Amino acid sequence: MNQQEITAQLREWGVRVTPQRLAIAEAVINSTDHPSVQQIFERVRDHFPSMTLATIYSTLDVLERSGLIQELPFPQYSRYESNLEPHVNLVCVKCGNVTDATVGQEMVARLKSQISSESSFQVAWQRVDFHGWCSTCAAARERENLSPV
Amino acid sequence: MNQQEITAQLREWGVRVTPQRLAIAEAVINSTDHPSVQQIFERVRDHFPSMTLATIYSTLDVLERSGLIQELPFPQYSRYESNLEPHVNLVCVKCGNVTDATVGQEMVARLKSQISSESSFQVAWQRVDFHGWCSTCAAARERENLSPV
DNA sequence: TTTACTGCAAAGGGTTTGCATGAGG
DNA sequence: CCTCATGCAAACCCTTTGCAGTAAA
Repeated sequence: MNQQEITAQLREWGVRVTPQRLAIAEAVINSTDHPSVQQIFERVRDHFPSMTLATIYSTLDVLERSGLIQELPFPQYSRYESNLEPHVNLVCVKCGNVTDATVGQEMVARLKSQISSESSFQVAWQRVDFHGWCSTCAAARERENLSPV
Repeated sequence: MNQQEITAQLREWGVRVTPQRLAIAEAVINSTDHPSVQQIFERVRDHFPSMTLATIYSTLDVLERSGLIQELPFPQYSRYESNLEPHVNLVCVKCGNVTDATVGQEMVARLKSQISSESSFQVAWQRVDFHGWCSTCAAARERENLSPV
């Protein structure tokens, strides 16, 4: 998603398009690592040294209500998601990294259809997280088990 | 799950079994509404008037590490889940109620199998939330749309 | 008896709010 | 030009921590 599309989406919701908002939106939308508020802050600070966290929070709120991103609450702080299509997030319990799974999209979409058709709940959006060990941390754990200290 | 099973599970993890812990565990496990810390506090306070939130937080931490419950972070505060089997949570964006869906368990289980077999991620547990309007709030919204103020 | 838990109070830290200045439309 | 957004600081509130007394095993 480029600046023009983001601008159009924001205008549609009647909110002003500022350079700060565009920078924050791009930082989230053009990322795949589900960044936290702090991470977004650090990535935008280069271009806007005077920006504060209050602007980040305010803008993320606008972006969510404009349908561009979704907040993903985690125990310590929230992360932000730009992939609103049905998919699976893989959350590593060791390193904390969050990635989109490359498989499972179709089944999540079918699950969404099932909930919509077989229950009286009107689905708007979904969050599917699988928690466990990413390949890197799983390999490290394997080594520790083979050669304990 | 009754007190004896909870006691056995806690002993297995080498933690002491106190009346407070049993009461908190039962308040979460024998509930279906995914209670918050405050709600658990209110439900246990009748039997333990001197209990403080610190004990609730400490005990929920123990229960989670003992594999009895799971924390579900939400934007304002966490809720707690006792159904660790693959299933779908329905989160109402209007009233905030969280319920377990009566359908979709099998598909979540199949999704879990797919992730385990077709990716290098080692799944430990999952959280599947569908956000939208529960039947009550959907009906209310329908009425508002038909007869706007 | 030993060790860990409870209860109380204070601190911590991510998030929100109020307000004056400044910029978008 | 009017309204809304930004930036700064302070407040908020959920959660965590430290410690003395107390109960589990």
